[in-house]
Amino acid sequence: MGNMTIGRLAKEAGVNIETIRYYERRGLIQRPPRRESGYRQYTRETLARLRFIKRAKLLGFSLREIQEILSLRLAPETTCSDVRIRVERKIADIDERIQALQEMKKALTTLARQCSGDAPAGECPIIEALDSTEHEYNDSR
Amino acid sequence: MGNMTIGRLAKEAGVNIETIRYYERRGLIQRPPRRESGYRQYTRETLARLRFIKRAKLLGFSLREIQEILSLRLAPETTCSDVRIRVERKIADIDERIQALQEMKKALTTLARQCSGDAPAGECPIIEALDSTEHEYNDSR
DNA sequence: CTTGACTCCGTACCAACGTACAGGGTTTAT
DNA sequence: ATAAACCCTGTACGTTGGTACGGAGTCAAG
Repeated sequence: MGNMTIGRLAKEAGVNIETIRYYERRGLIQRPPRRESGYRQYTRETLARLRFIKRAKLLGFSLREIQEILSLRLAPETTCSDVRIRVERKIADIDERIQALQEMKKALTTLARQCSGDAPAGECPIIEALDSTEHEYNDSR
Repeated sequence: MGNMTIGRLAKEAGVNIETIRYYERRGLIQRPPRRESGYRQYTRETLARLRFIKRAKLLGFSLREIQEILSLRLAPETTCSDVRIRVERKIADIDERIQALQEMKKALTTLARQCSGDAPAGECPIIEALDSTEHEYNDSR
């Protein structure tokens, strides 16, 4: 169980084989030792790392950010707060995106309310609103 | 003012020249008539369309979706509700994204709270939370 | 020993939305 | 008339996160 081929590892981690090789190329996982034949030999350490990556991705981190976080723990100088800073930055990031989406939603909702649904598309108030030169709805940014 | 070169149009619309040609390739704007020299000749109609596209993009529509909406008004059969359906679909879409982001945020906030900031990164509870879930995958094969 | 499943490498391709050349020709201002 | 500024086409590049393919070698089971 300590020794896995790439196919086994992929299955365990629930990712594609190609993804593993891609992560290797990107430096997210180390190059594993090889057999005589050239086959990659993995241990569960790599499995743990793949799961780490998967979770971090679910939390909204990009591969680059994950790479940064992973390298943080190799540097003995870094403290937990170095990590926390990144997490907080990401939270702020997410907040901004939520904000932008909420503004979009508001504008769209306003548009949708103006539309009875009966008019031919040529006179659709939605289309007319998008057409008009004035910025009557919130499109800051 | 009815006649514009591509450069002028780009300036008026606040987009890149290349973007206009790209939209032409994608079919978002029609191929304009040309001068003898081959130069594209635009009218304000195209300017209005570029502004339409810009606004729709700000509201979260993809170019493909914008293309769909634009072609809707050419079909005389379509009514306003065909347009509204798209707007409502987009609202639902945005809602989902907001939802996902809020879940991310919640998880990250929980993580950040667990972190004093003093520990070395090697013992960071954030990293540990992402990392060690060895218990989750007891070998079942 | 043969067959099928697995792995190797390198490269190309996907979506989405453009941007940036290169190597020409044209228009405009001085 | 000449130079600056503009436009043309076609193609390649950039991002992010992978996926797919081709042609070859390797491993395990029957």
